[in-house]
Amino acid sequence: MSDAIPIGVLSQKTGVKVPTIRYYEGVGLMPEPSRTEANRRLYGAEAVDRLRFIRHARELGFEVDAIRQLLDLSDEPEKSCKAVDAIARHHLSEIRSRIARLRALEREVQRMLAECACGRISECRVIDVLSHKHYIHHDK
Amino acid sequence: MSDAIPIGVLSQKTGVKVPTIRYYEGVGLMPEPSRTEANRRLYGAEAVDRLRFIRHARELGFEVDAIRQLLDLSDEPEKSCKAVDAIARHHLSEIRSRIARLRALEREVQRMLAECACGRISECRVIDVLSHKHYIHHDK
DNA sequence: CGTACATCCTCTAGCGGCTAGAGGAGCAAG
DNA sequence: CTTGCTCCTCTAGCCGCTAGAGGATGTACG
Repeated sequence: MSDAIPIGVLSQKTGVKVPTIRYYEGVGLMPEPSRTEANRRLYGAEAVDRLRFIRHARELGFEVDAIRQLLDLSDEPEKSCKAVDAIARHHLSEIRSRIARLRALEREVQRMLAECACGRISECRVIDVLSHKHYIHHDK
Repeated sequence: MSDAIPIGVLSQKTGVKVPTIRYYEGVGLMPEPSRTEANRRLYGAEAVDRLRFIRHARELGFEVDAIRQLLDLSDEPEKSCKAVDAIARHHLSEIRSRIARLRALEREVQRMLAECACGRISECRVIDVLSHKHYIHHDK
């Protein structure tokens, strides 16, 4: 097994920056790798897979804590994947509520802008709305 | 002018928590107020207006830096409100790109979930996608 | 063999926008 | 006078990194 690679190569193979890899190690997403005599990290092929998994999950917006759980679950292939499903479903509903919130903001900012005739600041609807905010929508 | 109020009352009137008011002072959104002999902050009516303005803008998702600019602009009522408009428009496009990004995530997570037959983890599509991620959409 | 430059190491601090808590002073009511 | 509230300042923590200091090691070339 001469597949031992240093952190820089792992970084290139996975698209995860070197300090980020070390950060993941610090927060327990990546296990502590073996070291050379000169104290440099040496990774094997499993590290590449694991780190790619982490990157994909991060790209999909999963939090570090959720990823930890997903990684733990993926180490038990015989178990039911209900727990995995639950994590993903929870994440999906988080995404949806963030979208809903942003859409409410979008509507309000858009309305504010639409009403502004763009004359002087003293007549500006944007400033006016921010000053007085007659209508307030609170989602949830 | 016996309208001088302490920070707790200002907090109640505006719905902004006391530490947050002090934070806003620290980052220059709120000016340093006068003090009592015992070194306690004393606010006037302008502070209430200004803090409400800040709260409304924060509720609409404006960043502290943008709010600083909006506040500066609102102090010059004779000027054109084009700059105000530009800030709001920029913010709107930020909101929209965040929505777009989240919707892309929503679609991917949703698809992942839809494909999972929810059997064993070894066959789980969620874990599989995260491990291999065949399809990658990068929106800008 | 030296020397330049890349890569690695650890450690600390910063981003935004707060929030929480320590540890203390002051003030109003019973 | 003591209880309990508000207020003060200061520091540290949240998330998920990112940047930089300051140093050791590795590699390539003359």
